[in-house]
Amino acid sequence: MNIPKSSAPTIIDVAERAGVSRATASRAMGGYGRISEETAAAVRLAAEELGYRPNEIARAMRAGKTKTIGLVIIADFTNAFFDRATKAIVDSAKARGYQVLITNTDEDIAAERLAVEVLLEKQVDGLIVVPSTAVVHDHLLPGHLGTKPVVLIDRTLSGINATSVTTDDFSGTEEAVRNVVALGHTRLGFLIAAAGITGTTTERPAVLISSIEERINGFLNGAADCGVKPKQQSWVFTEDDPRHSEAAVALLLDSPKPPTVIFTSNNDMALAVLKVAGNRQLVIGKDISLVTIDDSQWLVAMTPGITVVARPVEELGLIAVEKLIAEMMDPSLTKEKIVLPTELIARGSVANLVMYPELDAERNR
Amino acid sequence: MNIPKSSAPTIIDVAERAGVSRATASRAMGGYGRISEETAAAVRLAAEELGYRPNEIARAMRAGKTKTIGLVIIADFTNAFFDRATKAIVDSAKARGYQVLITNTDEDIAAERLAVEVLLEKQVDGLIVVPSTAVVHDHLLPGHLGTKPVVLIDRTLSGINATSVTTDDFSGTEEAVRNVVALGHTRLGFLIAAAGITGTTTERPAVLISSIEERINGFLNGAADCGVKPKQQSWVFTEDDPRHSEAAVALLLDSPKPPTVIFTSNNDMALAVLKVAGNRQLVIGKDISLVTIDDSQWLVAMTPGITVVARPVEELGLIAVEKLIAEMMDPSLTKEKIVLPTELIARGSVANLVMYPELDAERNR
DNA sequence: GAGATTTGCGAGAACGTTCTCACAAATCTT
DNA sequence: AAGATTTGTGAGAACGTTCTCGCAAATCTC
Repeated sequence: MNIPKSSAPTIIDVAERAGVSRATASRAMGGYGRISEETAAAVRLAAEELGYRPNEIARAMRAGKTKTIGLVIIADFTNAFFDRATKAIVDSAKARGYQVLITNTDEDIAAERLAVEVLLEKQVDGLIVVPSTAVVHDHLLPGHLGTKPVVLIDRTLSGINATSVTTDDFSGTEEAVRNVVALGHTRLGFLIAAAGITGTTTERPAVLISSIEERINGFLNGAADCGVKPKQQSWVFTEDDPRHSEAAVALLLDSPKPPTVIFTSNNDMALAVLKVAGNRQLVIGKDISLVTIDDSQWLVAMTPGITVVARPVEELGLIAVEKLIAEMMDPSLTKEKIVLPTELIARGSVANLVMYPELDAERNR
Repeated sequence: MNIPKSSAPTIIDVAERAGVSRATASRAMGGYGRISEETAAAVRLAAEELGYRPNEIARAMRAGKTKTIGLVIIADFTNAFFDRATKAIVDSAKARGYQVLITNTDEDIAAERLAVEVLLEKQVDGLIVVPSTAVVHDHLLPGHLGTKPVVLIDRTLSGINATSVTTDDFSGTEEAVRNVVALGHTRLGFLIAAAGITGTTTERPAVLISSIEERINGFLNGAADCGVKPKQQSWVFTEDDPRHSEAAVALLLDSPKPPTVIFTSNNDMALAVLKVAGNRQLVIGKDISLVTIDDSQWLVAMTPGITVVARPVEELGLIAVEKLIAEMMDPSLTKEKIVLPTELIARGSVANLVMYPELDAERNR
């Protein structure tokens, strides 16, 4: 009887060693049903001695639940959203007894499709998705997902009745515009990374993911409110890639009436501004001002610190997990569109042209 | 017969619809065994019509393999390693047909223990671990892991016969020291984040994780080689936390003979140097020089760019996945200690004191 | 054209759980 | 002390696969 088993001990091995049936051993380990404390102790001892580890796959099979959440996310270039969101989701899920299966789509819809499929085959109990596309695709629709709930984060999709957790980028951007105008800026640039674009263009693409749409609308609304004319605005849309985004920055800076402040739609773009400014010996917060979105430690450590529309990414991840689990428990729950507030954190990257009007070289001509 | 099934269709439903047995349906879907092309087509059609999706949990149960890798990682503050490694591992695993279950330990050994346990219960086929501890713990030993292989990344552990993939931080740091000394620096500071320390101290802790150990030894070796006396070196060990690390930077800068260059053991520390320097109006690359480890887009976008010992994190993740899968296939494979080369990327954050000796205020007194 | 081989398919077991049910023994009723 | 209840236990099914057999029909051999 002391032939060492080659494979991991099962509940049957535990039962045999404790001299009870499979059912009793299971009851002892699971702590349910009627069982005497005496036998329960004996079973626990046997399990301990054997180094028994319950097989969650078998459990999942029986229960029809895996206690696993699938995460479909975009690992972007600077990872400003990816890393914080991933960590928040993993930690929140763990706190609720769930594990996270993670897949990266690199903003590719085919990869996203496949990822959803694989995750579903792996029987995840629910999905958290950063949709990489602006228009609805069937792979996220109930018909395809069966009974598995999905929570969208960072971006919404119209035409789908799913819970989403996003941030109020409209108000965030609007507030940033107001703030900048109050500091005396009159010529505003906006550098936008958009999927599906090749190279660089000043034409607004037909479809944009919802969060970018919000930022643009917030910008427009804020500008209109503050009396900034379209002529005083310069727009560039670019592929999210260092070469093109740096070219886009050059485009903004080399225009006849260059903006005094550049808004960037993500931190890849902010990076491009920083690089080009550095190359041209332009000092941030003096020669050129910068406002970006999504805070990070780097943005505060720079000199000057970069003014930013901060989004509560950790909270967003936490809420996504909570809502998803709630929907797993009760599929009849009404789907919500949750929008979290952003916060403008003013640092030194926006020049005060009211106090130092001489910084606006253009206006002084 | 057209009562819509409430739960997802199984292979049995497919078999019924195609009018064949379970076994035949399975053969058709799996593409193995003897089966006529005719029936195979009929089964595929039935599966298609039903929207059949194979249940990987059931498959895993039967096969004893889940095609899943468990990742136990540390989501650090700046995430300089976490995000790149995670992405690389997830992508590499996907390319090989594996999914990744991810857990975060926050550098806590108890959390790591639990994470390993949970992952093992979920029947992952193997583990990739960033060990959060410097001394071996039994939870990573074969006795505890059973037949499941583990690959250590970023850090090694002595006393354990496991494959590890790390970087040559010894040579990397040594090279950085040489480079800095060649630029005329004679007083070198080293700011080190170490787990288990409370607050700030100049005493070297008894145990340090291997990568930090390497960096320290590389520094010492380089310094000795270049004739930099211990008196010309200042060391601070600190808790990895903004408050303490900033205090540690102050400690370095306020010493009677402050270093002209600070080496930092990770990017949280580099951040601390940047912040304190900014607050004190000290210009990086002029008033104080900085060399850190692990490249990131931020480090190149800053002005000046930060000189860095770059580690091939993506390659490290890829190799870890490859080696792990190889060991899953063949458990008798000999365990390797793989050490990848680092690369010194010189940017503008180290002042050239040979060309501009006046920048060393101290020496000029 | 009778035996040997190949081909195609189905029955049933197995993976490791948990849970329902049945049933004997122990304890409680009055 | 006889019936009613409670308590503890085990047998067996089920979850959805895959795979090993066995067997009949079809095809090949000479």
